[in-house]
Amino acid sequence: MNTFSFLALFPMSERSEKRTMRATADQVAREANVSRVAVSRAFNPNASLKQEKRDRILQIARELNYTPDMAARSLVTRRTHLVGMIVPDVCSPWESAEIDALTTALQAEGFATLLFKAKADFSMDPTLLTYMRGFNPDSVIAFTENIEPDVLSGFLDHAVPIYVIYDDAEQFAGKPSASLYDRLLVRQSDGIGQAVALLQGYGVRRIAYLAGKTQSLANTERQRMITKAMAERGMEPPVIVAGDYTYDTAYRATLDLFRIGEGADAVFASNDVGAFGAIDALRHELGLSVPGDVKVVGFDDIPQSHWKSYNLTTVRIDLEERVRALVRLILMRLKTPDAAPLTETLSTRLVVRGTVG
Amino acid sequence: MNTFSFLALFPMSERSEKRTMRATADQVAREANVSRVAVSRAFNPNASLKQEKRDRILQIARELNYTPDMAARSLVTRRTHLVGMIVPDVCSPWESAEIDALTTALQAEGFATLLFKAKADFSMDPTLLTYMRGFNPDSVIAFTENIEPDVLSGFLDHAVPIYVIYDDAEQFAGKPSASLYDRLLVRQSDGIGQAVALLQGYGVRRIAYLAGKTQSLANTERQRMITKAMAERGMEPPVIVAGDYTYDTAYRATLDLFRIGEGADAVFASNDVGAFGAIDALRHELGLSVPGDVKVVGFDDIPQSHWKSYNLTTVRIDLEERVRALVRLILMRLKTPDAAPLTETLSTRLVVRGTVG
DNA sequence: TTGTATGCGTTATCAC
DNA sequence: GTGATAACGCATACAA
Repeated sequence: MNTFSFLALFPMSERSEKRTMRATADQVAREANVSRVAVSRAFNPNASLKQEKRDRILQIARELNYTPDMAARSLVTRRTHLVGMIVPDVCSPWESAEIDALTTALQAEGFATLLFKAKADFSMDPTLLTYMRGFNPDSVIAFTENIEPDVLSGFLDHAVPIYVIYDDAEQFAGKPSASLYDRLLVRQSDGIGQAVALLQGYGVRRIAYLAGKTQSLANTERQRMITKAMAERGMEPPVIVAGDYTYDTAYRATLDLFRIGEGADAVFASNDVGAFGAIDALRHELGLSVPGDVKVVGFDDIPQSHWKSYNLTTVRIDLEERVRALVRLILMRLKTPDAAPLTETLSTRLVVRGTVG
Repeated sequence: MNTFSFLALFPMSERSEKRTMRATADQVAREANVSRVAVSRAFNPNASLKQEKRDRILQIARELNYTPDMAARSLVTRRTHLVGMIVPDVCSPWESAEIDALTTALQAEGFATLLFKAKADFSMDPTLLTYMRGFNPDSVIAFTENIEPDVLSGFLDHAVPIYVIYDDAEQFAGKPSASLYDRLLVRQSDGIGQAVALLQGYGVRRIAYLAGKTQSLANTERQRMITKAMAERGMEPPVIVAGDYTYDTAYRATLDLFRIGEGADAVFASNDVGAFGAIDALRHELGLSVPGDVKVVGFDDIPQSHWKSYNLTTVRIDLEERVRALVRLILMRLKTPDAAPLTETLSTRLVVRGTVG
């Protein structure tokens, strides 16, 4: 798409006369014949200030192109209005969509997103954390799963984790002070149960689970829930195929499964992108029909899943709902740090399209 | 994919004893028996400080979990080490890849990405700019095309734009003070010329250009270059089909082109995602073969383009190269604001896959 | 090489 | 409701 047209810089060079362009509160105060404090109050809705005076100050501020300096403000308020996001792979469809939604929601609440790129292998670079710490984000969202909250908490002062847990809250009771923290419970089993039922309804007996990254908690729980759902329906445990959430790995793994391994009646992928890889391997290299010969189910329901070439039947996680819940938790904890731990719950459901039938 | 596992917050509540956890330069100084300034110097490689002393300070800083406060630092240095990015749609494959690469490259240079979401209709919200201004980013990258650099420059003090221009540098000579600014010249015509030649070689006579957003400069230039390349080869001008870079619009537009309009021998899409929409419409709804009945060419070469369902022949813009050039320009201008304007050039080339043949 | 004094732009505290 | 003053945490100029 190649959309962006230009970049703008702030050289702050000597030639540019700082003080004429960038107005300060003092200048606004002088111009409006009020104290510097009055200007500060004018920009703080809660502060008491005569309405007429506030209006005049705001008007003059606009004329002088004045904006309060967040850095200076944060120095004294101890609030940066920055939310750090640590992401290993911004390009991934699900993650980029989540970044998008989170940024939109947080921006509406007055927070800006501070984006950091983590190593591709999901290892948490201590340097990165130190670097980020310098910016003092009010909150941090980590898109990685192989780091224990306690590790991050140790690096970031006063960090209070929000656990994202899956399906079975009790399972996580053993975690250190688990119940002390806020939690987002994702009921993956809801959609997974529907998917397994649908597959069985179409005569599927052997399901292969195309796994995601092994460190991923979401992945191991998906696998567990699929196995459970199948057992409840009297089916044999799924064949587990190693994967890492990427298209290319899914493609090759599917090839191996059907050429070297014993194949399957259906492939349940740990995410949609993996499902795409499986579908393409089945159709374009193995010469099999989807859903005729093999059924495929994905997980996430990213926008690409409705593209006609795939038209994927998948377990949907409602992104908007998920982000709303997360932002609710963040803001709650930010505003009332001492409130009792809260648990938000998120359901999933099967979206039936064309890869099962 | 649903990867992230938890969030960490900084409540900064009263109960948390700020001063014990968050070490300050003074505390490190006291602990190391040096002055506060020495600590500052220890963290600034250029400052002169006895090596042994620096090591000791750094060691103690590590023990105390001390990191310099960027906000306080920026207050005096006038440098925030923040690069603002204004993006209308983070989920778009090309843009998310570009954000990823830019963030990685800038992070290596000590800059953090400050992400802002613009309105979907690409209109530049003045509130957003004011909001962003408060954070004083050292540089701003805008992923929108319908805003004149001068507008943004007016909002942000001392903003010096970097124009991204296309194919024909002279064409932009008329812009206000165009030659005063740094520029990235993208030679779209290179890859476009190759694509048109290939299409003609396979007997294509009528090409439809599936346009992108009309405000997009890249789009209008692509259209112009395709028309030019076709004229040079004695071909009739392309049929112009309206689009907006999205899959759904491309899908419907292709349907209209072949059902209501007169069809075409080939569809040249303004981006890869649009090409996917065209391919799916042709194959799955119009019952046509690609490349048998209709050839399709895209633009960008996003990762999805090699997915077997599409296997798209496309004009590649080297993302890494593009980002390197941009970062080079940014850093150059940041370090030496008064240097002479620079122009970086970027070529494009055709990647031949399976949708032409 | 090192330390002292000053200032960056803002808000919180306390008077009035 | 309003204004003076003191922080916030750091880097810079200058003096030693």
